Amino acid sequence: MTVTLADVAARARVSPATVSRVLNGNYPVAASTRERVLRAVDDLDYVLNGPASSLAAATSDLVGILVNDIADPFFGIMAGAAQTQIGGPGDGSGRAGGEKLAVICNTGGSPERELTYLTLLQRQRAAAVVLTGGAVESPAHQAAMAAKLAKLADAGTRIVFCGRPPLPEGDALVAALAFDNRGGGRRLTEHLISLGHRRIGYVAGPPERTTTRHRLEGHREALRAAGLEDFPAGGGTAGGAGADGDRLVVHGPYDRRSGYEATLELLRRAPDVTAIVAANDTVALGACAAVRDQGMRIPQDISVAGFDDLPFSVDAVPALTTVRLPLFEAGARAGRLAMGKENPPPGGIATIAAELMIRGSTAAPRG
Amino acid sequence: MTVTLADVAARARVSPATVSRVLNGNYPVAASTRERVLRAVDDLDYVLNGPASSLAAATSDLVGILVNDIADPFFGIMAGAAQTQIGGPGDGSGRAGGEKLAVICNTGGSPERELTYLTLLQRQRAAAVVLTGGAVESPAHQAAMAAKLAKLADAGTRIVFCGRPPLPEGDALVAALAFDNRGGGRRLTEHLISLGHRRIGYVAGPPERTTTRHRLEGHREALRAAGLEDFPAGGGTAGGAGADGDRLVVHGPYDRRSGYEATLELLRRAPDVTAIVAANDTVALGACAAVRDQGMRIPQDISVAGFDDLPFSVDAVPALTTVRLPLFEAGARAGRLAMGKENPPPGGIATIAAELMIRGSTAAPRG
DNA sequence: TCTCCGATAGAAAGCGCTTGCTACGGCTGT
DNA sequence: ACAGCCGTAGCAAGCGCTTTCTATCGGAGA
Repeated sequence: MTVTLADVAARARVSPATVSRVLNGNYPVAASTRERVLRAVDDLDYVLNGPASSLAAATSDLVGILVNDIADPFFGIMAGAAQTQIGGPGDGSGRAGGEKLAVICNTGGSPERELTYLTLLQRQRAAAVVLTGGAVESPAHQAAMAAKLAKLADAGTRIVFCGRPPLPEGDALVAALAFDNRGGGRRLTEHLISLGHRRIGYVAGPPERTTTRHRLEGHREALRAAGLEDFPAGGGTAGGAGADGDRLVVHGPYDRRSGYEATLELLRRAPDVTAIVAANDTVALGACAAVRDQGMRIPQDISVAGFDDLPFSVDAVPALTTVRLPLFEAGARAGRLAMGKENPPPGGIATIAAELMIRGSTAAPRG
Repeated sequence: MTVTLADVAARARVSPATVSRVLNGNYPVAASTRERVLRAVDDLDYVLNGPASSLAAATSDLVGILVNDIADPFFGIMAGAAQTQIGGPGDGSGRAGGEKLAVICNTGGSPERELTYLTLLQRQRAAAVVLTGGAVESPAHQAAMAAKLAKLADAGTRIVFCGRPPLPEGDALVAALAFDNRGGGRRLTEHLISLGHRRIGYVAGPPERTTTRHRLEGHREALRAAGLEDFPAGGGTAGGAGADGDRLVVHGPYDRRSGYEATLELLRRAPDVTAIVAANDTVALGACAAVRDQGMRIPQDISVAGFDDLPFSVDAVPALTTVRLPLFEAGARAGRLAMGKENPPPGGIATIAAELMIRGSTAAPRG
């Protein structure tokens, strides 16, 4: 019923081995033979059996891309960019070669699903895996991830981190592209401080994520440098769990609603804040809505800033001051690394710069 | 080196067949044996070899989700929703059963890539394929798609359309969930007309896409019903190619930039337009920017409307009047259909209603 | 007590492809 | 004219799993 290699071989009057070699193109085959085989493939409308091929060759052409939330353009942009360097044709060669299947796996931010997808990918003998976005910092999960990744790595799967810090014990088994979240966060808050803001609210992401912690650390660095720390207790770098002494920081998920509610909470706790920094642009949009619903104007009454510089941020009114992350470029580079088209950065890890984008949503506080 | 079924069997002192049966759980195995096997699996950290399994069983646990542009939340939301119904655990069962690998494939809107991905999926013997978003209307491509899908279908792959009209020759081999783009477009324009607008510009998507055509047709229906058609030549339903007689319609890609530029063009062509309808919300954002850059206010000087009701639309200033499509619900339903968890709608096709969302970006034209 | 049957477990035959090794011509070198 | 090679093609042995068919064991029914 279904056409197999043997059928093609028969029609082309060659052995199956020859057909296989024509299709994989890594063995000398006479031009005339090749042509005959190719015609047979066409005539029969033959499609290679992937599982059989992967089984025999002990590798597959699957590349997995793990994302926290595919409905969020932050991940969509990176994943799409990575896929341009991996998937199907369009990357030059028509037939053989780069025909990998890039697959995007949506973990929903759940550590368990992350692990499950990794197992599924391991099961498929994936050629590479790209992990995007921040990681969860629970030691148990980190250990499980390290173990899983080590296993994948020595099964020959290439591992690339994109916008994610390398694992603590991260041996040289991965290439990592990390965003400078800390630096970006610092510069953003410095900007606000230089504008004259002294009471700055912060709507943070979920406390257990590296991204949240790094951005928040940058914010605090800037505050500290300006002598503006307002949180009493020790805390410091450690958990980043927003010790309750820190009244100007509210944690929540990376979504609009959290931005809205956290901002209301912030305004209640400290009606004198003159600026609000959001964990990312989506959260910032929610913050803007809350500020407006309270009858205040942006930026005259209160400044608002975001992070990421997603496409819609420039269209907010007023346009959002934010920190630009080169998501597309990073994703594409991660894709290339996954394909082995590009050499890993020295030391296996590269930090990607974040650029401050000053726009209309921030201004000096009312005198 | 890598652990195989046989290793597990040896350790559990049973035959490979038994291990396989325990893992697949569709054959009676004594509880004590099962437990012994499971322990061995654990001890050895065994991971099934997917390709081998798929080869032997002639099916795989891959489900493909094709999208036009994963960086666009329109697709991200649907794909993510579908994946919740398909991927990994979290859907109840811990171990066996629904452990499918949902993979998202980004076609970039290119017909060739769409076909290539389908071939790749066919090669992997995918269990199901979900196609989202509008299709390209070229007859050649339609035919190629129909042929490919037919082949997939009789290889046992389940096919689901989501937000995509069924193929012309679409036999009962697919379940289709189609958005009521025409109806939504019609109601949106009716709303504008009822507000008093008479000169309405339209920034359409790429002419060759079904989505573009349907939305535009809805728009024209409304105009016609109100006696406002302004395009001279016949045209009508056919190509939808924006016959050049139609000066109030400009086509372009579904992105912000196109919205910006097309709006400028529209304003140049017809400075007296009082409203602009965009192909979708992203385009609408660009349109808003253009309107503002021309020194006009929304909605006082000109009304703007979008389509889709993406999450950021409510946060635009003023909030965008648009047509809400239940993307998440549709995606989830498509996922369920792909998994065979839900019965296909009668006739294989269901039309999903679009709801008009009237917000601040539209108002009566200045008297 | 003997036969028959249900419940389990094992043996073994592939699934369709890749690839190391062998085989076969025709050339080149001497 | 003969040995030795290079360039090609074929053989056959798996890759790790699923599944059909068969074997075995312990009762239940007669």
